[in-house]
Amino acid sequence: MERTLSRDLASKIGETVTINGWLYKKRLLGGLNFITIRDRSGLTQTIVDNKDELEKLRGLQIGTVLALTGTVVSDERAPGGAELHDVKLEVIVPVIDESPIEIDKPISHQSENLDTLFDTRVIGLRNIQEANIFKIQAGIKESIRQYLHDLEFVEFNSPKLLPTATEGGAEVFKLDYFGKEATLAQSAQFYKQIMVGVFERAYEMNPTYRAELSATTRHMTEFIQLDAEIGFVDFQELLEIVGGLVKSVTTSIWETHKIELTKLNATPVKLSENIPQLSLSEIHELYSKATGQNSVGEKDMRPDEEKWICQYTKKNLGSEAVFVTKWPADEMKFYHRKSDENPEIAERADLIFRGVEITTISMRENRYDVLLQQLKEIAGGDPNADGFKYYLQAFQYGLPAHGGFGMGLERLTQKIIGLNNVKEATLFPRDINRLKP
RNA sequence: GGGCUCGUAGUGAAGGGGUUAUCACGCCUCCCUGUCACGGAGGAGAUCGCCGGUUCAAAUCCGGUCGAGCCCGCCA
Repeated sequence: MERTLSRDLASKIGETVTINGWLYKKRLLGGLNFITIRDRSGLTQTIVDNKDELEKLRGLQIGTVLALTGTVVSDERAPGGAELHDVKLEVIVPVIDESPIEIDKPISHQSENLDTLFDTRVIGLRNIQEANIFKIQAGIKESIRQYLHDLEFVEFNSPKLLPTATEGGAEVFKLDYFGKEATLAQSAQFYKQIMVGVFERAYEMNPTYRAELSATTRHMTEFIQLDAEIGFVDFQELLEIVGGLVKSVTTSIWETHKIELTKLNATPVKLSENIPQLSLSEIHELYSKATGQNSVGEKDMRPDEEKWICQYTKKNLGSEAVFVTKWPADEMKFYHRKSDENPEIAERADLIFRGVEITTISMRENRYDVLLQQLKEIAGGDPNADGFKYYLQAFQYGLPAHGGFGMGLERLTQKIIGLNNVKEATLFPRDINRLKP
């Protein structure tokens, strides 16, 4: 018999249908037995009153794959207003081993229990709340693509196996590549700039690898990064595009995934018409004055400061996100562009959202000779090395003023939902201690 | 990498030198016709992370080790 999905049950009152899915919950009351089955569209409650049918489930555990055939009955006592009666039950894949984790109720996300959460991930993801996190994440990706597509960005995929080259900053993973040394891409930086020469506006969303010994709630060794790059822009236009992206995504995800977000106790995102821009030194002053801590003169923001400034802008400027601008040029990467007006400042901004840095934005140095000089002076790089040579060709043969940004997908998901640890927004997290499952 | 904290049935927790290690969920058996964190009765399941020390006696105290979490540095 043709398969019916859980969500379509209420529209088939009186019909005989078959639901295929996983055994989710047994509530056996004796003469009246509720069997809940899960499929991709949700849950269906069925009533098995025939003893022989019920006996087929003896010894079978949550996760057993079933086909349940019965009559759809309208009943306001049933979740969703409809349920299956007079059920015939067929066991398709029996499961006899007890589940390592209960999945019919929310799984503990206490930080002390995250290890169990991830160890049992294969099964735990079947929990509807867990799956909702990743439905939302998929919706966020879709929304990002929609926004960028509307602005005529073209999606590409760049290689993650690279010749050795350090762009400065993050540590890279090295690996043996048929006797040569290769590295795993720590960003799509060079390729997205190269693609400006091809598409003008280009982006990718792909895994990114960082060999940093960071053990925090916001770091992983592998994560998904949105890498976007835009030609023929100036710094303010770039910030408008990023601001528009965050506003568009946080708005549309609440339109498309309101049920999932509400069940996860997420709160709608509050952003002002234009996302506020505050300079790093302004923030240091505000923070130092308000908290008594002294961060004035520091070249980066403290994690606590990132949390504080978002509370400040939410309260005073009506925005849970803020652009941090005017970063010191002596801390910049070699491909960043210095401000024309003030060479002490790099044309860079970080977007802090709900207390965590989710994006770094910068204008790139597109003048070939200046870039060569910065490569040598800042990164100590050899322009003839394979890792830089081909990147530089893009400039040698003409790149316009351009800039771009990198945005961590898991951090964005984490903050939209309100999870404590970025790993909770990651299917199978990879960090300094975890390489499985 | 530095600092702090924590390892007790499958899961989540309580206990904190003394003879049978406590509770909840899950699992097994039975009862139950409107459950939806169903309810009730009974049962199985833990050499208290591992190694060593102190002690008449260690899950408990001490040392080491392994594992985990949080914070910092760094970043998405």
